[in-house]
Amino acid sequence: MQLSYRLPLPAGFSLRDTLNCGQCFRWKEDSDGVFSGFAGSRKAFLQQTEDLLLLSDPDVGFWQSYLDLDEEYPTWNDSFGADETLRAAVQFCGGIRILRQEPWEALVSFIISANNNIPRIQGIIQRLCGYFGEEEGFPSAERLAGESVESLGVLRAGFRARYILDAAEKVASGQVDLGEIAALPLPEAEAALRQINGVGPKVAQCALLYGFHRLEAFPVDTWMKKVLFRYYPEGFPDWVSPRGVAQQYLFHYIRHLDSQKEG
DNA sequence: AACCAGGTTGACG
DNA sequence: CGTCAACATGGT
Repeated sequence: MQLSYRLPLPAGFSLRDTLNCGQCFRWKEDSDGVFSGFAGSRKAFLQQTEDLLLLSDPDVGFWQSYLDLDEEYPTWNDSFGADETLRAAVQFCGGIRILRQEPWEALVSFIISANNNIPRIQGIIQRLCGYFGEEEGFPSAERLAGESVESLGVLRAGFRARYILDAAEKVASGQVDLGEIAALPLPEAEAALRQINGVGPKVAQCALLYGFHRLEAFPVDTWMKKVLFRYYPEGFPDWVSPRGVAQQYLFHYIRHLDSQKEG
């Protein structure tokens, strides 16, 4: 593995927080701070040194987009500062960027996330790619649509196996058209995704935020419920935008606070 | 041994 | 409309 290529990074960006904040499940960090993993079916090694990204893949343009380096996070982060809790979250992890993951991969990943924990989600996805993907890439809907609940048993995904299969069948058949969903207003996009068994409001919002880069999508999971109950009893402020980015900061922040045992 | 994990479903009031 | 157990699996 050689990190022969480089990409200049905007101030404040954090590769570690971006890849470890729970929005993706296929990156692993070794003891030297080198991340190895996949974006879709593209494998790479990444490492951040100050304001530079070192990478093993010559297609730096792809990674510039994947890591969302061209968006206006510094401006957004400043605006978030008007809220006390968000200001603390930005201070803690304002270097996170919302990855431009593939819609299908994000959809399946968050179907798997339901009532599950992150280490096990990672394991199931690893097996999914290892058993059914080409070169360990993420398997297509068409590929998975040819499987059965029984043959998906190797994933040890539990009750989610039939959800994965249902998603594969509906996407492969075109009943759920991911390309079409990308252009729909948020509520209609959510409704379209929820035709799939195992896709409720939270999973749909995750797919839209992480897979379709819809930065106004706002997934509310157990952690975000905690945040909303504790810091926003009057409701989450309407002026916050993009809400999905704020959500990601708050999610990572509250998990950190919880791991500190106090707060 | 219970309880929990980036929820969703179907049943029941 | 709201509540609630069940759902597979693996880790405390």
